[in-house]
Amino acid sequence: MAAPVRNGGVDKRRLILDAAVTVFARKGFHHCRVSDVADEAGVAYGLVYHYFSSKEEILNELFLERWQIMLDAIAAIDSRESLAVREKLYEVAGFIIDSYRNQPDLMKVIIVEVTRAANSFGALHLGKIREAYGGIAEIVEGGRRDGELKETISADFAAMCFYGAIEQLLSAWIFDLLPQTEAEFERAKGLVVEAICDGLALPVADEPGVSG
Amino acid sequence: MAAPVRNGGVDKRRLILDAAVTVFARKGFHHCRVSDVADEAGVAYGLVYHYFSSKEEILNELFLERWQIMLDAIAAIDSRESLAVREKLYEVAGFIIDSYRNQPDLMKVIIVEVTRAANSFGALHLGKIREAYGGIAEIVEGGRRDGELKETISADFAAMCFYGAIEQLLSAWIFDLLPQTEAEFERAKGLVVEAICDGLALPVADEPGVSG
DNA sequence: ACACTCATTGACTGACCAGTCAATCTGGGC
DNA sequence: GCCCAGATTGACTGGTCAGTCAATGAGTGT
Repeated sequence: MAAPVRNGGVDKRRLILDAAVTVFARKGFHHCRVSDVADEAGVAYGLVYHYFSSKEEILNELFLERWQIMLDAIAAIDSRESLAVREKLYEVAGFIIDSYRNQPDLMKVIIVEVTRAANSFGALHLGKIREAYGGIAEIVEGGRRDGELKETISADFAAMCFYGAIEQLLSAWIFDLLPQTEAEFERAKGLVVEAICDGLALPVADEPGVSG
Repeated sequence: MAAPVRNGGVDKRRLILDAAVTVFARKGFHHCRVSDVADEAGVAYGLVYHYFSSKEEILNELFLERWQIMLDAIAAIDSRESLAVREKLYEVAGFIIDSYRNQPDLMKVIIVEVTRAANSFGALHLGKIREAYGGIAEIVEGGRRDGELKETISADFAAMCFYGAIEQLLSAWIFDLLPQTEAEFERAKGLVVEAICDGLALPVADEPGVSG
């Protein structure tokens, strides 16, 4: 169970996982060879198969490891009863955006190779992805119970819109369609929540605010 | 230019494209062989290379063909000046959703293999995808000019949320996370517009509606 | 110092498959 | 009937690469 660190304190398995992130992010999962990963890790080809049964298992591992952290985070956020729905959603958006900020390569791999390619792989991933939907839907559901959100849009549908907006945001960063600065990251957290909670329409005002 | 229909009125090129849609949708672009496409089309292996220079060119063709139709549709919708923003957005959502309803395999291939995998391929696709963003942003921009939408969220960001919600919706159908019935398709058109325009939050009421 | 276990190595194999090409067919023009 | 252009065929090739494996190294217990 514990990492088999016989070497000078170096966990080769971890080394391989990290190298895989770099290589998968750079060349794409399908367009890189296992030898690329081994080279990047500074490790012999065969060692990759000592720790993993296949190339795909490396990707699975990366995904499951990180995704579980996110699922736990979402659950933890939902359980903080002092938070209003908007605040919970802000925390979720913030967590995901910060994940990208701190580990852009890893998130790129997860989004591009797993989340956005869920057909290629087994139901394993789809189930996990569905769990994320579900976690967000729970938060929305709570907001409806507390009378903070309206009932015309189902929690599932709302969760889908929210998650979709965030995934699109990350994709736009990944594909360099949007600028990636610290300020943009922070601003995006608030914007995505505002867009989803309040919408794009102008609030109806009593006085038609036309001046000068 | 014109289809070279020497055969008994059968355009083999079209036949191959249609077969590719079926096969790509069923097994995924990366997991199918060119021979699968040829077999599905009832055509010899080599003929595929008579009409297309590579497997990837088939995918390009499918994408560009369909995507251009959508770009044109978005532009056409935007130019209908009698429509309010919400109506324009409804039309756009409707167009995309109907595309999926009428040609689910083709849309699945485009979304899963191209749109959601834009890294693997050239800037060609990214440019086209960006154009779609831009078209929607134009519509939003118009809405802001007419005082129908607020200014706190940029048109680009708004377009991203809108497009993201729709793509997530299609993905959910594609991966069977949501039921696919005629009624659901119709309902989704309105819901996605409501979610994006009005948001999830309850409209603020003067009386704090606490009863019971 | 010996034996045992597990880590590590990298050359090799077997399968797969995109793309080629020379041969054959087909139908129209003359 | 003959010729040509383009359509059609499918066996073959060349390269790629995931995964195997037999050999070697390195740490640990006795």
